[in-house]
Amino acid sequence: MRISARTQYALGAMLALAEADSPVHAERIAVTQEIPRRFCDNILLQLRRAGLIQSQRGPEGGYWLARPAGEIALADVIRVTEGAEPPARPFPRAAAPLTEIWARLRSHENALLSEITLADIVASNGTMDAVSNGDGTLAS
Amino acid sequence: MRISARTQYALGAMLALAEADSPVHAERIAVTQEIPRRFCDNILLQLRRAGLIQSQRGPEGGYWLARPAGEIALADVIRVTEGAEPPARPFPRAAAPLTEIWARLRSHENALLSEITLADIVASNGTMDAVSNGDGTLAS
DNA sequence: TATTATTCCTACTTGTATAGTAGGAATGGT
DNA sequence: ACCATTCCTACTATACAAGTAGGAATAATA
Repeated sequence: MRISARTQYALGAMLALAEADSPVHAERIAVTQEIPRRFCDNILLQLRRAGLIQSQRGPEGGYWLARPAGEIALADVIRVTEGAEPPARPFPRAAAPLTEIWARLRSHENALLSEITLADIVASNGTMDAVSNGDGTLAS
Repeated sequence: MRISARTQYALGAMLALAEADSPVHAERIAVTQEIPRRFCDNILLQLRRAGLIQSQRGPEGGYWLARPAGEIALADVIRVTEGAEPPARPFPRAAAPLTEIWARLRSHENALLSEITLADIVASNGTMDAVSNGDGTLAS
C-alpha cells in the first residue's frame, strides 16, 4: 500500500472539509492538517478539477465538498492524487501465478477503501474500535 | 501494494530455484525469468546475503534455496528486496483514524504474503483457482 | 599450474517520481 | 479602488529505482 505525502494531505484536507459546515479557507486547512501552504493550494486545485470539491474565490471564499461526506469514499480521493497506476509489468510465464496474487491484494485493498467514506472517518472520533459501513455492520 | 521491478525479479528468481533440484546458474535464471543479466547477479547477491539462498563459485557453481521451498514465504523475499519500509509520516490528530485503516491494510497484506510459500506457487501450475495454505484449506 | 567459468563486490550512471516552491493572473466582496 | 482569496503554469531539488561497469575471488578441469 504505497501512500504518497500528497495523498495523505489530500485525505486530511477532505476530512477537514467533511467536518466543517461552511466553506473553509486553504489557509485554515493547511494549518490544521499541517500541509505546506502552497502545496495545499496545489492539492485543493487538483481535487476541485476532479470534481470532489467546489470553491469560491475572493474574501468569503473557500472550499467545500461537492457531495455529502457519506458519498465520498477514501478510494475516490486516492484515485485522484495517485492517478491511474501504471500497468504493472507482467510476470514471465514462469512466475505467472504471482499475477493472481497481486490481483487479489489490489482487489481487497480497493474494496475496503471503496467502502469507507469520509463520513465514516469523521464519525469515528476517538473510538476507532470499528469502522461503520454505513449499514451498521463492521468493515472486516 | 507497491512492487518494484527488483522485487518481481527476486520472486521470479526464487521460483526458478524452487522448481530446480540442483544448483542453477545466474545466467539461466536471467534468461528464463527475463532479468537483465548483471542486475540478476546483483539481486542474487542480495538474496544470498539475506540468507534465503546459498551459492557456490566456479564452474559447476550456481545458486540454490537455503531452505525448502515450503518454508519460504513470499513475504520473506519481499522483505529483503523492499527493505524495511520507512516509518510512514504520521497523520495529524485530525486525520488520525486513517492510521488505523492503513494498519489494517498492511496487516492483511502481510498475512496473505506470509502464508503463501514458494512451494504453493510452484504447485499451482496452470490451475490457479486456488492457492493452498499447505493444510488443504484455501487462502482467502 | 594455467585456463576458464562462475560467483562476488563496490561504485557509478541515468531516468523518473515526489515534494515542494515561485510568480503572478483572475475573481469577488467591501 | 482595495484586498483577500482562489487559480494556474512552470520550475527546482532531492531521492529512489533500474540498471551498468569493471574487475577481484574462487573452484573445477586439463
